[in-house]
Amino acid sequence: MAGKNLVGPEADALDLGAVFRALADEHRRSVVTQLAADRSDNERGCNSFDLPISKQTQTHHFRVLREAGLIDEIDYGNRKGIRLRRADIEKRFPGLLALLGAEPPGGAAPH
Amino acid sequence: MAGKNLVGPEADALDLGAVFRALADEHRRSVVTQLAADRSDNERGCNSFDLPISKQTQTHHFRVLREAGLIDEIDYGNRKGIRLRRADIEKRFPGLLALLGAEPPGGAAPH
DNA sequence: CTTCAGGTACGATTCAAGTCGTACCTGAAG
DNA sequence: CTTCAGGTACGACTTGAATCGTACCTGAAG
Repeated sequence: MAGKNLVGPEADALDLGAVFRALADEHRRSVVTQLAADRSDNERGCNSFDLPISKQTQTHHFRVLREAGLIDEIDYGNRKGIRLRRADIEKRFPGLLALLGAEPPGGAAPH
Repeated sequence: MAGKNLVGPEADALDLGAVFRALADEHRRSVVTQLAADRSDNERGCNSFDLPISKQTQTHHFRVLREAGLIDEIDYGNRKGIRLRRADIEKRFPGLLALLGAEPPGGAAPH
């Protein structure tokens, strides 16, 4: 069966503040960067991101990303799919996703 | 006399996380948006932004923007100048400043 | 010198966010 | 049915960020 698509904001309602807030966290930015790097935009399982945090925290981060309008979460009951809302993001904030690749791997300077 | 330029990070050391964190705050985003809207990039006094917050909090926000590498602060002792680091930002994160104008005045949807 | 406005330093407060522990739900496989 | 892994709900803890109050510094104008 298809799975229910948990709802986020409409494309026109994307808020730049919420988007920046979502992308300010390193773990969430890592997720979006990985999603943006795959131009085929395949749905991915949420275990495919190798996040060094607990399940509950991952649930939290994916929810923030969805509520910011950056991803769709597809609920299969005991499993969840993640898909980047590339078209909506590019329509509202063209060039934003390209910025995520501009960061050197491992961050800029050691803090 | 010239005034001392309070130091921020080098252009190559701009950190995307710090930039997103800086722009996540509505007051700081307002400052950068106003600066980005003026293509002449004139130095501005820090009272010219009409921020509805106290002096101390303004000092805090300008410091965050400077440490993120988004602005220069020029110290005249009892007065301070603000200048957008447009060239550095565009070099490192091309298109970022253009995104700030993409938000409808007053925010997207009433929360 | 004194006065005064612009700005900073430091501390306190308040609130949001990231994290995890415990318990529970969901669907698939035995 | 039971078992089990993936995921969520709720609460608690902790840290960081935004804000302001008080006090102090800086330079210009009397």
